[in-house]
Amino acid sequence: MSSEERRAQILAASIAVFGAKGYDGATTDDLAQAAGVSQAYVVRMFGSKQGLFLAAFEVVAQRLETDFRAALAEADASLPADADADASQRIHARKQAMSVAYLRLLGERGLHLTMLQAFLRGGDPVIGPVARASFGRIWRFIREEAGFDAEFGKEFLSYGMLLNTLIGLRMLDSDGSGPADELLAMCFPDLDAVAGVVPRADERW
Amino acid sequence: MSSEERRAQILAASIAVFGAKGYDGATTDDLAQAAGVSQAYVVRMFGSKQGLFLAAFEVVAQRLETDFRAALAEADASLPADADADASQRIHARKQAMSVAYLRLLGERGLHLTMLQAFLRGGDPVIGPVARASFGRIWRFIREEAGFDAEFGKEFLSYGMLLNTLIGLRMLDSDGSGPADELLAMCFPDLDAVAGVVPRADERW
DNA sequence: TGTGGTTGTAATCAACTGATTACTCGAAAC
DNA sequence: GTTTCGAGTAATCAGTTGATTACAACCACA
Repeated sequence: MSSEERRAQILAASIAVFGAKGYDGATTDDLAQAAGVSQAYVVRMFGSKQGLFLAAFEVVAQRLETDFRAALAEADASLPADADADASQRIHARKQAMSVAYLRLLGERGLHLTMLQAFLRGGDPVIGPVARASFGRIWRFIREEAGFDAEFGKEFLSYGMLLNTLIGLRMLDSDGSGPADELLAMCFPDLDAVAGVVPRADERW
Repeated sequence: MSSEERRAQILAASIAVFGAKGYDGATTDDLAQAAGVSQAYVVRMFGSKQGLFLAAFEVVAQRLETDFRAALAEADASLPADADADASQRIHARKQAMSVAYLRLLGERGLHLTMLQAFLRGGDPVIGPVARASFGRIWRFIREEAGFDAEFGKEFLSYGMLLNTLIGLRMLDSDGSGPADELLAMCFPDLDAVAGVVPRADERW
C-alpha cells in the first residue's frame, strides 16, 4: 500500500480512537491497532503522538469547512436567485443547511469528539494555539464567508457544543424513558436516523 | 489536620487539576502535590484515582445544584409576589439569574472543565452512568423544580456548553484583536470581571 | 544481478504511573 | 508509662507507554 493511502487510513482510524478515548487516553498502540499497522510505524510516520493528533485534527477541521461550504451552496441552489425576493426565507434555508450538515457528520465516527478533545487542550503549548486558530476560522467562516449575523453564530456554535456533549455522554442509546429524552428529541430532529451511527455507551471506542 | 478537612482540601485541589489536565492527563501525583500531601495518601483516602474523580465530580454537581437553587430564590425575592402581575418579567429575571450563577462559578477554578471532562467519559463503564445521571438531574431541575420550558432548557444548556468549550480553549486571554472576540463579548457579558479568574493559555493547570 | 529506496515490523528501552506495603509520628486512652 | 489509633509518608513494584533501533520484505530499474 502506498504511504499516501496508509496515511489516510491511519488518520481515519485515529479520529475514531482519539474521539473515543481522548488524547491522553489513546495510546499509540491503540491507534496503530485500529489502523491495522504496527505501533512503531505510526510513530515514525507522524513523528510523535502529538504530530498524529495535530494531523487528525487538521483533517477534522478541513472536513467541517468543506461540508459547511457545500451545504450552503446546496441551499442556495435549491432556492434559485430568480425566485421571489423573500430574503428571510433564503436565510432560513441556509441556517437549516448548516445544522443538517453538522448532524450528518455524525456518520464520520469520532469527528465531533476529536474536535472537542482538541478544544479541551487550550492549555497545551502546541495544540492550544492550533485549536484556537481553528475555532477562530470557524467563527470567521460563519460571520464573513457565510454572512450570518453574530446572534445566529452564537446560537449555532452553542447548539453544536451541546450536541458534542450529548455525544460524549453517550446519551443517545437511551431507551426513551430517560430524564432528558425531551432534550434529545429537540437536539436530534431525526433521532432514529442517528441512533445507529452515534457511539453507544457500551463501546469504549 | 482532621481527615474531614484533608478530604475537602484534596477535593478542591482535584477539581482544579482534573479540570486543567483531564482525567487521564492528571496523575495521582499531580493531584497530591496540588493538595500538599503525598501521592500514597490520596490513593488510600479515595481508594483509587477513579474514586477521587467520582468524589470530585459529585462535589461539582452538588455545587451547581446548590448555586442554581439559590440564584432562583434570590431572583424570586427581588421581585416580591405582591408586585405587578407581569409573569414574563418574573420569568426573565429567573432566566437571567441562572446564567449569572453559571458565570459566577468561574470563580471555582476547574469546576466547569471537571464537569465537561466527566461528560466526555460517557463510554466509561463506571463514570459514564454517573455522568449521565447527573446530566439527567440537571435537566429535571430546569424543567420541573425551576419550571422553565423545554425551549429555554435547551438554550441554557447550549450556552453553558459553549462557555465550557471557550474556557477549555483558553479563549479568554485574547488581547481583543482575535477573530472571535465578537463572540466572546456576547458570551461573557462582563468580560473584564472574569478575565482574572478564568484559566489562561499559558497555565497548563 | 545487484542496488537503492520504500513499506513495514519485532525487539527493546527509559521513563512514568497507579497502587501497595511497611513504616514514622504524635496524641489520646487506659 | 505504654498501648492504641488516626494521620501521613518513603520506598518500592509491576505494568504501561512513547519512542528508538535494527532489521526484513518487496519493488523498480540500470
